[in-house]
Amino acid sequence: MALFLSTHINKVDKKGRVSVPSQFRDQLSGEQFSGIVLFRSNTQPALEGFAWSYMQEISRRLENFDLFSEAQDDLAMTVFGDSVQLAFDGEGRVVLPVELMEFAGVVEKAAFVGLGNKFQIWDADILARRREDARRNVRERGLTLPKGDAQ
Amino acid sequence: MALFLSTHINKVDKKGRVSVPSQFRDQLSGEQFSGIVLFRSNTQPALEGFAWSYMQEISRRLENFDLFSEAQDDLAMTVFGDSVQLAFDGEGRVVLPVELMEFAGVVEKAAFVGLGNKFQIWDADILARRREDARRNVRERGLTLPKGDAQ
DNA sequence: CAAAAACCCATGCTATCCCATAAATATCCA
DNA sequence: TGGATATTTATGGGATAGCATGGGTTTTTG
Repeated sequence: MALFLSTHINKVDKKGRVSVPSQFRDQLSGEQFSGIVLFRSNTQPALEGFAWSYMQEISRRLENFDLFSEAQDDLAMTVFGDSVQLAFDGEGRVVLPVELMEFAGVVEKAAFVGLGNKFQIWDADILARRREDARRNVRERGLTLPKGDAQ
Repeated sequence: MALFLSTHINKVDKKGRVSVPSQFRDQLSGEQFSGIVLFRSNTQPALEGFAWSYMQEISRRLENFDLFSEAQDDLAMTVFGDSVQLAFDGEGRVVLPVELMEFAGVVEKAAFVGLGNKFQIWDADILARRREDARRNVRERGLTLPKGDAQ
């Protein structure tokens, strides 16, 4: 199982290519499909990234729904129909489709954020501001983690 | 097992031919039958697309019904009786039968939507609306995948 | 024999491949 | 340990192959 950690910022060239961080690529080395799967985040201006095998796992879970059921179709349509698979080139890059770049507001620098078994791609500037806001909120409101809470 | 991802929009020429997306063809490369199986959706103005081998899985699932039951006969009738197998030509295209094109309202642009182990073919314009519905359904009904969420 | 289906070839576009360079990191050896 | 050398990354750009598309020609088949 892949484990994505840390944040890496890489440049997007004029062809829309961007290097996937080598640490991430190492995590994906055993995959049948040499590349990544992306789709739009439902909650943030960012892209969600997965390993091909993770999509197989999701597909397997969908098998638990009745074939042709409305629930299965709705889920599959939003999860699979909205995704894109991007293969690595010889140098470990992928080309980001323009629609996805626009969705996430990616201009020049793409930030790869490791989140365990998935990762996110942000525009580097947007992410920096987002993090600043989060920090300020925590400070100003004195947010802390309740003891004993898993969250 | 084939895994169909993403949405590809291809043009239908005046002979009724349309290119099956190469990513989909790759998923079908191991099949005995070099082509796809199509039939009308029971619930939507769309065509259901499968790999030849997956029809066996559908057959297996039909076994769960009582033999000779009305429900089994009805399903078998709409799935197997209504299905067509379309072979690829040398360029990876299939010819969409006019009845199926009319059923799905396909005019000029056919949208191939990957849904995991199956895919659907929509008229590109109609699909845009359907996608809105699917998103809303997932959101309002709080649909998630069993044992952990894909998000 | 006629209509339709399958087959074959041509083309523009785009994605992919391939090579080159620079920067960063790692490795080696005195 | 420090400095020199090798290796891996990230990046850039030109060449190439594959894909989607179109149209013609042959081969079925009713």
